Formats: sequence, structure tokens, C-alpha cells
Amino acid sequence: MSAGDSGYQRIRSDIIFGVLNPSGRLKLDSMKEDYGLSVSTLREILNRLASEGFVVAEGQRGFEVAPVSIQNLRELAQLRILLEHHAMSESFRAGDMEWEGRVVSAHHKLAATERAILTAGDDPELRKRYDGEFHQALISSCGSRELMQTHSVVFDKYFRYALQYRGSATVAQHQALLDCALKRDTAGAKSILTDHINSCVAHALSIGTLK
Amino acid sequence: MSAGDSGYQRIRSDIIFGVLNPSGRLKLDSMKEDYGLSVSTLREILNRLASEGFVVAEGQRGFEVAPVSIQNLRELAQLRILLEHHAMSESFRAGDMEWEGRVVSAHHKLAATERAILTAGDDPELRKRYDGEFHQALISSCGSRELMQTHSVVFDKYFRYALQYRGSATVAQHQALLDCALKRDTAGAKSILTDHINSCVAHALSIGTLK
DNA sequence: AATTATCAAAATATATGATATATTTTATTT
DNA sequence: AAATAAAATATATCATATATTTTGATAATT
Repeated sequence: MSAGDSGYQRIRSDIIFGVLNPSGRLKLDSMKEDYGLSVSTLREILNRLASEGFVVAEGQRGFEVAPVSIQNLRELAQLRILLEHHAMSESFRAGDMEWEGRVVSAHHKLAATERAILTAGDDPELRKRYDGEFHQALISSCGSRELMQTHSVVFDKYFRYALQYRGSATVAQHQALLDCALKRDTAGAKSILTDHINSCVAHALSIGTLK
Repeated sequence: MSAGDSGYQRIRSDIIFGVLNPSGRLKLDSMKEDYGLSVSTLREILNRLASEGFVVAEGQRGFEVAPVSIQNLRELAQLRILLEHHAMSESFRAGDMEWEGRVVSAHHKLAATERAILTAGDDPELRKRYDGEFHQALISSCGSRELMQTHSVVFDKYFRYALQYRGSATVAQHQALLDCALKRDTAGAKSILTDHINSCVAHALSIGTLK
């Protein structure tokens, strides 16, 4: 893996998981040391992240981590619901046995990880990975790369607000989504997903660190 | 405007309007001369375009213009319909007098440009600009920056397939969309937009250069 | 004879450090 | 306190060095 690619993954992850503070300036000199990369390589990475929306580039004045806000959380939640509802519909319709296999497999890994949280404690990075992979599996037969890619970026941006583990309600919702998928119950899945996301928004707002 | 920014605009535009051929390799050395930029600046630009999906970056093997295909056109058309339907609904609901002003203004400019095509010939770049600004105005009160930005990228990618002017049907559809907007007729607008986009897809397919 | 494997040279891409340009801060003067 | 100039800091661009991939020639294998 190239220096640029691994640096990209690290910085992207550090933004999502709050290692780099929202709205914090990203000074090239200090990042050069922190990530062991040259300015040019850093700039390539920051340009990529800027067009994904994880970084804002203020022309001639450098880069900063994209801010977080209640408004932005609500927008991302709504957009995720819109994209994921549609993608689930299509995917449930077209999903074959291979698809069911992917869904069951992804759910198994997610559920096991969620159980492990109770004993070993939460690992947000691992949880995000399996959560993402489960929702991705659910929509993986939607037939549209563009839709899946768009959804994936929205999901990752959304996850900046979902860093705290919310416990058993989430686990039950994932199980219910699995059941709906195997029954091809699109309406049920949409309804559960809406609750899933809205309760996450409510939880994020209840912490009260946003404005 | 910085060298990087203007180069970005030019290269992005050259991809959308087919000056740079789909699937064509983007060699840094030759681009350096064509655009008068250094490799570093070019790489920043190509990285940005890669994460938007206009360019594909094959690790260690450089960059190429994103390919076009019937499948991709269909995906983008569907995604645009999904996003724009939802955004119109919200925007029609929330749109106030200022919004109506923006819509009327954008339509006026688009309609005038479309009329001018008959006498002065088509200028795809101008047409895209005003077409984009009209649809943007329609959804401008949707209340979600994330939705508008996502829509904007999808619109631009979609436009790679809409380079040929299609004539009076399009003009009538834009007029009908304006009427629906001012009447807050969401259902009507959705139906017209669907036709608008689907007939554009049909037209692109009828040319038969895609596969 | 045709195909595959090996290797060196050329072409190309990636990464770096240095320089030029722009922005912000500080100090000085009005 | 406001305005301006100088210094300090940071960003943007460039030219170059390093690493990778591709190409083409030769040798080995089927």
C-alpha cells in the first residue's frame, strides 16, 4: 500500500473518530511530523477528504476538519434514510441466495462484536466496521454502484455522530433488520431503519455536546 | 483564483464535456503541458476528481477518465430522480417568496438560453450551467446542504450523458416544472421530472455510442 | 514453432524537499 | 484606537529524486 493511501485511511479515520477535532485546523507542518508524510502527499490526501466533505479547504488559507452541528447530523440522518430505504427496497427485490449469505454473514459478525462489547468494552472502530458492513450487505443487491458509493460516504460522515455505543436497542434493531431481509419485508425494514437512525440522532442530541 | 482551482475547473469540465475521452489515460507529463500545471498540482486535482468519481485512480498505475456505460447512465438517472424528487418535495413545502424569485429567475435564464439555441446554435457549457442552476433553484429550499451537494455531483456526472440538445420537449418540461413549483404541485413536478430524465436516457441510448 | 519466463531499459507514477506566494501576526507610527 | 509596515508563519507550486510499472529483447520450455 502506498504512503498516500495509508495516510489517507489514517487521517480519514482520525476525523471520523474524533482524534482530529471538528473545526480544528490541519496545519501541514505539524501533520507532516504526526503522520510522517511530506506536504505534497498530505495535500493530496486533504484534497481527497475535502471533496468527500470530511475536510473543508478555505482557498489559500489551508484546511480544517469539517465542523459538526445538530443541523448537519439531521441532514445526514435524513439523507441516509432516503438512500438506504430506496437501496433496501431494490436489494430485497433482487436479492438471491448469495445475497442472503452475505447478509447472514455480516449480521453474525456484527452481533458477535456487539456481544463482546459487554465484556471486553467498546471498540468504536471495530463496531463501525461491522455495522457498516451489515448495512452494506443489506443493500448489496440494489444494482447500483453509484447508489452504494454515495450511501457509503454518507454513512461514514454520519458515523462521526454515532461514536458512543447505545446498547441493546441497537442490537435488537439489527436482528429485526436481518429478519425483515430474509422475509423480504421491505416496509418493516424501512420502519426499523427509520427508528434505528432517529434514535441514534436523539441519543447524540441528548449528550448535548453539539450545537 | 488559484492555479489549482482553475485547473480543477478546466479538467472537470473537459471530462464532463468529453474533451478528455472516457476511459482515456491521464498521463501526468502530457497534462503538465496541456494545462500548464506542475505534477503536484495536477495530482491534487486528480485526487479530488477521483473521490468525486470523474476520474479513477488505479494505485501506482496513475489516473484515467471514469468510463461511461449504459449501466452507469441508468444508475445516475435513477439516483438523480431519487434525490431530486425528495429535495423538490421538501423545497416546495418550505419555499417562500424569495425562493419563488430564485426559481423564476433561473427559469428565465434557462428559457432564454434554450431559445437562443435555435438561432445561434447550441453551447453545451452554457446550457448545462443554466439547466443546473434551474434544477438547483427548484430544490434550493430543501433545507439540506448535504442533499444539495450530493445532488449537484450526481447532476454533473449525469450530464456527461446529456451533451446533445434534445429540443422542444425539454423546453416544455422546464416550463411545466416552473408551473408546478409556483403551484406547489409536488406530485406533478415529480412526474414531469421522471419523464424529463427518462426521455433523456432514452435519447442517449438511441444514439447508440454507449455499451 | 509457439508460448512462457526472465531480465534490463524505458516510461511513468509517487514522494520529497526547496522555493515562491499568500496570509496572519506583531510592532511601529499616526 | 486605527492604520501601516515589517516580520513571522503557513500555504501553494515547482523541480527533482525515488519507486513502480510497462515494454521489448532474449532465453527457456512446451
